[in-house]
Amino acid sequence: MGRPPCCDKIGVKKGSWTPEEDIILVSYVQEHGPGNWRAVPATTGLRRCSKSCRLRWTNYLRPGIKRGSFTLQEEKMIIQLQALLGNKWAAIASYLPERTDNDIKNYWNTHLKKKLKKLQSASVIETSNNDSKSHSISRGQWEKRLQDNITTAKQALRDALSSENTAESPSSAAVYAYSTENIARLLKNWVKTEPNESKCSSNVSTIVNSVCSKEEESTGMDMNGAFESIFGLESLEASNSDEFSRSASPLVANCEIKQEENSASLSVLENWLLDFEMKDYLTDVSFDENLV
DNA sequence: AACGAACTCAACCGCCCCACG
DNA sequence: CCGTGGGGCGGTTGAGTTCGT
Repeated sequence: MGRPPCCDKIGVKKGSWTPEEDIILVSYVQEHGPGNWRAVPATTGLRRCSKSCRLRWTNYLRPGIKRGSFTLQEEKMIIQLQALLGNKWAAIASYLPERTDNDIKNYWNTHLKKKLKKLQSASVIETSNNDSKSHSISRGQWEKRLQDNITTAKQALRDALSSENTAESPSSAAVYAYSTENIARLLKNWVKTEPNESKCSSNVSTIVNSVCSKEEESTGMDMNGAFESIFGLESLEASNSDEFSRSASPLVANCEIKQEENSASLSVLENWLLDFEMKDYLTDVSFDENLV
């Protein structure tokens, strides 16, 4: 019964990948390109399942993967896309080209679910305080707007991707360079884990922490309160999204300093996501069975 | 310092989709 | 049209790490 396993389980190695295996895999992809994963173990001698090879490449070795903390802007995009698409992590990841579906899925499960639960409980309190004015637009109006926004976003994504393809289609050498960077990072960690090693997330963390602590100083909020304020819960009170964008923009701008150039071409889409009033999702759509 | 709890995230599992013969 | 196989995806696991007591 059922399908046979994708590869012969006997002799197939499992568990963490070693740098040597990574190098072999990257060399294979450099030579043959990604795809035909079934041929990888046979060709390279890697004692790994073809699926494992594909996963290792797409989630870790593939060029252009950004690691480290998610920015607030990325968090917002994930939350809004999750509300829009559900747990379609691959689809969500397509809007965040530097992040893998696995990363997004993990981040959602470990961070955002909890944060949204907090937001949810806060919004319930808020709603009970202002129950008569909680829904500013009707569902029909909201759906129409949603449809328009999806169309706009799709067009923006098409434009962004087509310009990337024409302007920046990387040569295989460039692809390999990206991958060797990944491996170099791996090797560095593998040979010796340096104390006080600077991590790529440190800048973002510093910014978030400083903003949160400033918020805390000025308002007397705790960290969660500060986060919720930055994150947009205040938009529950503020009547337009511009106010939210203003409150978040200095942080977002700082977080984006080191982002790669191609992210600029996605700005239209990102703006759409930022402009999309989260309030409506929070109250109308997102807090239901998806979050529990 | 030691220990257990909680958290993180890379990797695996199994189902589904789709191209192809 | 149907069966098969490869690739893709979402859910889950578990080893390693961090945190709290």
